[in-house]
Amino acid sequence: MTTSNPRKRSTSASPSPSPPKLTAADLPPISESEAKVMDVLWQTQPATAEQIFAQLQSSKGWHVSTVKTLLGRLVKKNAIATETDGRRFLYRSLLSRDVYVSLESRSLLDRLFGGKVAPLVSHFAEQRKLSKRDIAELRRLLDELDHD
Amino acid sequence: MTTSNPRKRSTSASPSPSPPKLTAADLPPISESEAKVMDVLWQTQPATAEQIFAQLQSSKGWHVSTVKTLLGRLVKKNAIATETDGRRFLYRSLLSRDVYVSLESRSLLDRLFGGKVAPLVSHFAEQRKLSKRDIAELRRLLDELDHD
DNA sequence: CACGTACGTCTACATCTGTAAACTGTTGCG
DNA sequence: CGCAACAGTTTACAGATGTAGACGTACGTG
Repeated sequence: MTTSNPRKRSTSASPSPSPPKLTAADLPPISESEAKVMDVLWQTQPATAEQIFAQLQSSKGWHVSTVKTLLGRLVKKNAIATETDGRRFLYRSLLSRDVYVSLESRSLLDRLFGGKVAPLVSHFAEQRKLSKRDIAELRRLLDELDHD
Repeated sequence: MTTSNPRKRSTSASPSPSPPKLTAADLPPISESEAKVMDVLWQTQPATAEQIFAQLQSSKGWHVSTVKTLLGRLVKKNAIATETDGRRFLYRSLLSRDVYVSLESRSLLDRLFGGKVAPLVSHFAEQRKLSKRDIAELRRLLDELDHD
């Protein structure tokens, strides 16, 4: 590694007093499959592996083991936490969907649109992926923003 | 594979007569590093490995071999093609940046915003990632769209 | 109290990614 | 004409990912 390197791990201890629900900005990347698990969790906050499995079983056809592995990896990545509920675990997300979405969106924006939102929207416009309702919605949004 | 499975490979021979510049919609996924190579290519269409390397060397600090490997993989993935230029190769992209951007954007949109653009923009708005210029730009865009 | 059962963990394994060294064939130069 | 330089191809290898079976352990039950 000579010059620059993305996805670096900042091992330095941040002296800031933020111990609670880590809003982590650079935690290990969540893979796509893992994200699917997070999706379930985000919908049904504390959930048992069984419940999560049920969801993914029907939507993705995954085996129980698969789900458990993913849960394990997510725990290791600090994206979710477990609280004991008798004999089983209750999984709860530490990484909020909002933060995740932000990270992913920001990443795409930076990688493909020079970090600017307008070009992104422009792109969708060119692709004719914007319906009239989309346009109306967007205009409403912009108006709202002006009121701030 | 029981139920659904994204990213499937359509090995079936398509009887359609589209041999030129494949606008391929489901070619093997391009990795992030590979995308960096594509970036260079998209800027400087036909380029030698040496030229590409030069770019990536300064921006990413990669070794020549690394770049060559990436080029090789991209060729294998049919994302780029080579045309012989004397002793060396000239690499040219088959996958256009536009198509790539579309695929990536669409993917994000579907994965995180239910396929709707408005929520995406809304998200950026909430994150206060929209500058006044962004907003103005967007409004201009919307106006343009109305004129169609 | 022995056991099956339920649930989490460990192990497995093929493929993909990031990175790069080793190898090979070709060609220009001395 | 032989060899160094060059450019593409192979091989390498660790870590991530997708997927899942094997294993270990605690617990309720007969």
